[in-house]
Formats: sequence, C-alpha cells, structure tokens
Amino acid sequence: MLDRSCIEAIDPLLEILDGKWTLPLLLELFVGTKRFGELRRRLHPISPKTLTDRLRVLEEKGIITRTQYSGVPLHVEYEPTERGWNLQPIFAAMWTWVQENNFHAEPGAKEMV
Amino acid sequence: MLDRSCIEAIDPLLEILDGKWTLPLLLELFVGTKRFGELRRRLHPISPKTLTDRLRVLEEKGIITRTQYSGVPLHVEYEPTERGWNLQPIFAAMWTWVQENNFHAEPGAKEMV
DNA sequence: TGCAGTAGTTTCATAAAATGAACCATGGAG
DNA sequence: CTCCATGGTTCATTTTATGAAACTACTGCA
Repeated sequence: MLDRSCIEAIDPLLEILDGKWTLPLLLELFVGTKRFGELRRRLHPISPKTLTDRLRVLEEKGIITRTQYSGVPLHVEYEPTERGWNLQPIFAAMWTWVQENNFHAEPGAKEMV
Repeated sequence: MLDRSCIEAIDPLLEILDGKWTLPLLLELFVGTKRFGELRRRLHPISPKTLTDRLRVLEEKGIITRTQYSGVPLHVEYEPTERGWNLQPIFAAMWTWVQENNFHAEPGAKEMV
C-alpha cells in the first residue's frame, strides 16, 4: 500500500501544510468559521503578516475561502472549503497516533514502547 | 470529534514532522530499511548535514532506530520503530486526500471542486 | 474634523533551516 | 603507507520563515 509513488504523490500536500502555523490555523478553522481578528487572538503570538501569508496560500490552494461582508466596520470570515474539510481524516489520524503512542510528554522519559 | 483540545494534543507530533525533509525521509524508510548513503541518493539533493540532523531527531523521538553492523566498510541501517510504523495511517490519509481531491496538479486550473 | 473598529499592508530586522564544500575516522586490500 | 568505501562532521553561507512596528483603507458617528 505504501510504495515509492506515494512519496511523490503527497508532495503537493506537504507544500500546502508547510509552515509553523499552517496546521494550527487549519485546526482553528475546523473548530469553526473565524474572522481575522479572532484567528489572531487564538493563534497568539502569530504576527499579522504571517497570518495573512498563510491565509492567502491556503485560499490560493483552494483549502479555505475568504468571504467579505459589506458593512462597517469591515467584516471578513474564513472557513474551509469542501476540499479543506476533506483534510480532517489526516488530523484525526494524527490525533489517534498521539493517543496511542504515549506522546503526551517527552519520549523515553517514563514509558517504554 | 475535532475540538480545540485536538490542537494542543497534536503539537508534539507537528514538532516531529517538522522540516522540509522529514516526511520524505520517513516515507523512504517505510518503503524499506535503508543505509545512510542510499537515503542520501534517494533524497538527492539533500545535504549530508541535514540528513544527519533529521535522522538524529527522529531517532531521539523514538520514531526510527539506527543499527550499526560491525565489519568493513562501516555499515549502518535505519528503520522505523513500532511507534514509527504507527505513523503510516497518517500518510495513508494524506495519500487518500491527494487522490480524492484532484491534487495531482495545481488547483483551480482545470478542475472545479 | 477626527476618532473608533476591523482588516489588513509595508518595511525592515531577526531567527531558523538548509546548503555546499571540504574534511575526518575506520580498517582491510594492494 | 596509500587507496577505497561508508558514514559521517565542521564551518561558512544562503535561503526561508517569522517577527515587530508602523502605517493604510473604509465609513458611520459625535
């Protein structure tokens, strides 16, 4: 099931998920649609520049959408696209791994695999 | 299933998987046990320093093992631990996503989600 | 006129990661 | 006693990512 072709296949996905803040940001949007300011608070201490950069990349790759509501003050919401939601099983698999491999703390300290 | 606690939970895993070469490296080891030189060729153009760095981190985190065989020339093999093998579902989920979301090429070019 | 609130952008500096070239260690073969 | 192969290390440099601070744009309201 896991052969060499897999390596090249997932390369574009690795590009999407690259960067210190990308996964935490996506997780925030999976929890619920959010505005720029709220993301900034939740992901503190992310800088607005980095947040903008990441949002733009994810939008460009079709993982999230940016919706601007007219009205004042300015109001913008970000949420995952369907393609973005489809990433959930990946995070679920990560969560499962952490739970099942005693990775809450540093390895080799208390437990032995 | 996916709530805020998930975000903090997977943080240590994100640290493990961090770095440009970590996932390709792990995939190579999933395909089969390999020696330093072969990894270097397979992951070309990785630098030996980066390869060593990544291998050491993964070893330290209990994801792979380094086995040195006596004999000349020097012979060292790297392979995933059980904990390492358990990461496979994550890659499987990535592979599935790529297949099911038309992500072989750039998005928005030809296909619409 | 000017302040408030949201959502950024711009510029410059710093930190982290990766690179490239050269070098070191081991030990048997020639 | 030099060469070869493997498996690295060292160090200077470049590239990439992140960060901090200041600034912009919009517009209703006092």
